[in-house]
Amino acid sequence: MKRWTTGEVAKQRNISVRTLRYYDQINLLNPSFRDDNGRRYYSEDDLFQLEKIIILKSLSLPLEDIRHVLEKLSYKQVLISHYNYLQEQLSKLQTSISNTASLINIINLEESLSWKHVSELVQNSPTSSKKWIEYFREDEIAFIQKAVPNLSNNDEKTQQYISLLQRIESCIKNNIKPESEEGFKIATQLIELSDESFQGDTNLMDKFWEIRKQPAGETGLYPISEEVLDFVERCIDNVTT
Amino acid sequence: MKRWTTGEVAKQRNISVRTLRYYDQINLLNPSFRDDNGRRYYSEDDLFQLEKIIILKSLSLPLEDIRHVLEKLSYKQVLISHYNYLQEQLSKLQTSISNTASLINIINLEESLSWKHVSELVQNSPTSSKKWIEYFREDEIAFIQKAVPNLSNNDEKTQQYISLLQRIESCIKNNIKPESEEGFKIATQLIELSDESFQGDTNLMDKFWEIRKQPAGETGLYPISEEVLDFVERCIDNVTT
DNA sequence: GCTTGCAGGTGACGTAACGTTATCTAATAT
DNA sequence: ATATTAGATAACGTTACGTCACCTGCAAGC
Repeated sequence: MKRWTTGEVAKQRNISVRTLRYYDQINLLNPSFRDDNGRRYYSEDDLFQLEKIIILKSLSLPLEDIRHVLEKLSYKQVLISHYNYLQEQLSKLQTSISNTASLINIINLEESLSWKHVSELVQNSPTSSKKWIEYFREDEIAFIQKAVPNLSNNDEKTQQYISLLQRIESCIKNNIKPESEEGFKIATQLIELSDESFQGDTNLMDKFWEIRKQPAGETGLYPISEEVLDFVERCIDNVTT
Repeated sequence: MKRWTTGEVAKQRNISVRTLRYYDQINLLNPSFRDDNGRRYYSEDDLFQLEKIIILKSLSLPLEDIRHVLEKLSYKQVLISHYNYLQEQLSKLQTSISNTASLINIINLEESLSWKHVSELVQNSPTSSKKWIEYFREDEIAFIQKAVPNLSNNDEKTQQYISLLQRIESCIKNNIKPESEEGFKIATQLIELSDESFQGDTNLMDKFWEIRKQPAGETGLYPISEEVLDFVERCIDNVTT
């Protein structure tokens, strides 16, 4: 009967020698043989057991629960409650991801963290209750949530909106007019993006932009300054007329 | 200037007193005042700092990184690499969830863990390479992956398929024929389910069932025994003719 | 005056699953 | 004879607190 040392098993199953020794220590997997020098030797059965452990680890199951499953101690219950636990983790993680994306996008827009804006936008905070929702019908809300970028996303469109906002801010800072060359470019790109987002539904688009112009406190949306909104309006007017 | 004790802050911000003491200990948030007895008193500024910490915690950001962000030490880089880290966690978690669902469904089908089936189905294992994919066109694959239940899901349809399989096994065990009352019920439910899954595309449905009949080793799908497949065919024949 | 209770405090240990030293030993290769 | 390799043990470090055990100061009730 063939036997394998720790190093061999580790290489073969792509885990560390330390891990094998640890599993021995907590009696999750004791090698069948030990020689006089204390060296561990794993049998074929041991390897099979290890494979089960590795499969169960791929469920992110804690070692203690793995032991229960292997010993067939109410393993169905263990797995079901583990499944529920994982679902909880998933929703936490999704919140973390969207909050992180929001923060990164805000930083891109502000160059330094404005905690007022952050706490308004991060879900966690009590002030963020997505008030803009009140202005739309249910089907419109579903559409906007899917199609229109939002700071908690990290997709291409969101990044394009952010870059346009940055360019506008830069124009304002450097006193470049909305009627200039750059203003023209910004307007055309903005129109294109907006068209893509709303997929041609100009009614909805107009409605959204109207609401966008209201004070941020009323809508719960990321605050865009008067100046920027003004710039947008003027450069778009300039292109469409 | 109002000051708050640990207990008051803890209640107000819904964290534990221990947490506040810990943040003091690691110098993440030191209260501005300490009285002669060592009691901590938090100022308004301290509370604001705490709010920032709580927001950053909602990103699942480690405390050490929170410190960096608060001290403005390359916070943008920190957040971006954290975002990438979270995305990795997300994909791991999703694997764990689908593997866990597979295991639970297999247990429901087998009453005791058959490690052969498990290791065939859990992604991690090298044998599972989704060979059934080879039999279909790309659009068909996309459709099947969305609409047709798969052991790594936990939706209603999957559960219904599993319960039907269990009923069939029970019929076979108890020598109940496919032409019986129960066989008739099973067949009608199976047809209904199948119709829902394939949304009326009977061509694709037939193709899928043909492939389902092949040995599991060829397809990489969960193995359904000859007996069960035979039962299915006979009871459906009985209903449709 | 004494007890009781409460709200605060300081250690110190426990957690999960190993990674990472540091140090030792036995066997093999040069 | 010596250098390298592969094995072993022991012990600390990691994260963000929870959970004791034990101590203090202060107010209320007896």
